[in-house]
Amino acid sequence: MAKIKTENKGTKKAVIVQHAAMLFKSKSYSASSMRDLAERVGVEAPSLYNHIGSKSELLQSICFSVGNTFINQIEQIANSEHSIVYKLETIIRFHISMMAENFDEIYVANHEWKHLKEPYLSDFLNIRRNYEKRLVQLITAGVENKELQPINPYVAVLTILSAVRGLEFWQRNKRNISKQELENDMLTLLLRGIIK
Amino acid sequence: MAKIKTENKGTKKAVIVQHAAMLFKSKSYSASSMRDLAERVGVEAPSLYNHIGSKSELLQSICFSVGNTFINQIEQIANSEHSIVYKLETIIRFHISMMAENFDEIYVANHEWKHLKEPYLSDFLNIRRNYEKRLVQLITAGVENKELQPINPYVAVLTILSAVRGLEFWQRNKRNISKQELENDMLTLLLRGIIK
DNA sequence: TTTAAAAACTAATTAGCGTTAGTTTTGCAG
DNA sequence: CTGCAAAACTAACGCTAATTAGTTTTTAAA
Repeated sequence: MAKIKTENKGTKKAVIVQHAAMLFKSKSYSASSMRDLAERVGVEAPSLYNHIGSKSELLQSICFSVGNTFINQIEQIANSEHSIVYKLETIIRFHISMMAENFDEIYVANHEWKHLKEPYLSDFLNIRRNYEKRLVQLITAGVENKELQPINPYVAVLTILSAVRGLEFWQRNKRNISKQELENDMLTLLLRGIIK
Repeated sequence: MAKIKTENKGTKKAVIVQHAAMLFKSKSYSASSMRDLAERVGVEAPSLYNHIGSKSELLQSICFSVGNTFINQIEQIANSEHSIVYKLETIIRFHISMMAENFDEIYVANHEWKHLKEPYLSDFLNIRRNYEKRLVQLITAGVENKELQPINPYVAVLTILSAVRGLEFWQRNKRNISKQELENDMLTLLLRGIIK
């Protein structure tokens, strides 16, 4: 069968990981077989092992790539000099952009991390907790300086993160709503509420 | 091994379904084996088949039980005579209560419906679409009569449904936040926004 | 054109899966 | 107590999984 086609500068492992993300998204990690993946890549299953170590290594690559991207972004914005509301808005916009441009990997990181093996499972959960903690700090600061309403910061974080995760649904209806409209409406809803 | 213990009035199938919901939640449907389930129920795997038809029938029971519960509730509230805001508030409170009291089944219905087989998969998706449609109608009516801000109703529905789904996280931190506080904060956030 | 590494292939191993068949045990109605 | 249906058991079947071993083909530099 044909060789694995690599894009410019991309390693063959990267090609496999990208296909794995699509596959795991559509069938879930456990229900996806290496034979499924091989077929998508255009190769026999054992050939994959010339480029990767194991099935679970694929999941690790996906989850940590996503996790690190978000951690880097929030560190950068948290250390900047802006109002809390502006920072929140920037973070929400970043989530929306990532959802639009790296949907498969984000979906898998959000839904399939459970199947990571130790110690990767614990590492991943630490990254998540860390991210949530930074968001809580941000909102706590906003409540204290009266930029934000006096609500429980943990509830606010949970609600915002869940709302942006819900953009999964949007992916299926991309044609109906533009990214611009979506960003504006979601920011209105989360920041200013639905009641006039 | 011992017989399956049934609570008052519960069938043995119901006991198995409840254990299946807990198992599927913690390990996902595909990664759960009938031997895992049997162990939790306290019986050998083949004995389960005296009470159920198949593994996928368990998933069907869980998904449709949850789906029908929500459809019934929204029909009831939609046909009542209240303001749109009151109806929305009632629906959100219902989601929070369900999340508190039937967490395992809701989690499985939300995350594992993909593994339903046809025609159940299509039936389930129809129920979901129907529910979303009714919510969109409600919000559209609210925008028209000026109770709500002029945002895209589909985005609002998507955001609200995602936010209540995010209560999964709350389940792990029940001790930190009371249901009462959670309800109030989440309603504030979704209906009135985070900005003071 | 030779050669050696990279990367494909086929074949096979080991393990676990859902489920069925056939048999034994349990518990209640008579 | 007896008998019969319900529900448990053990054993096994047919599949499919991830992965390994061993071999051949491809690629590209010398």
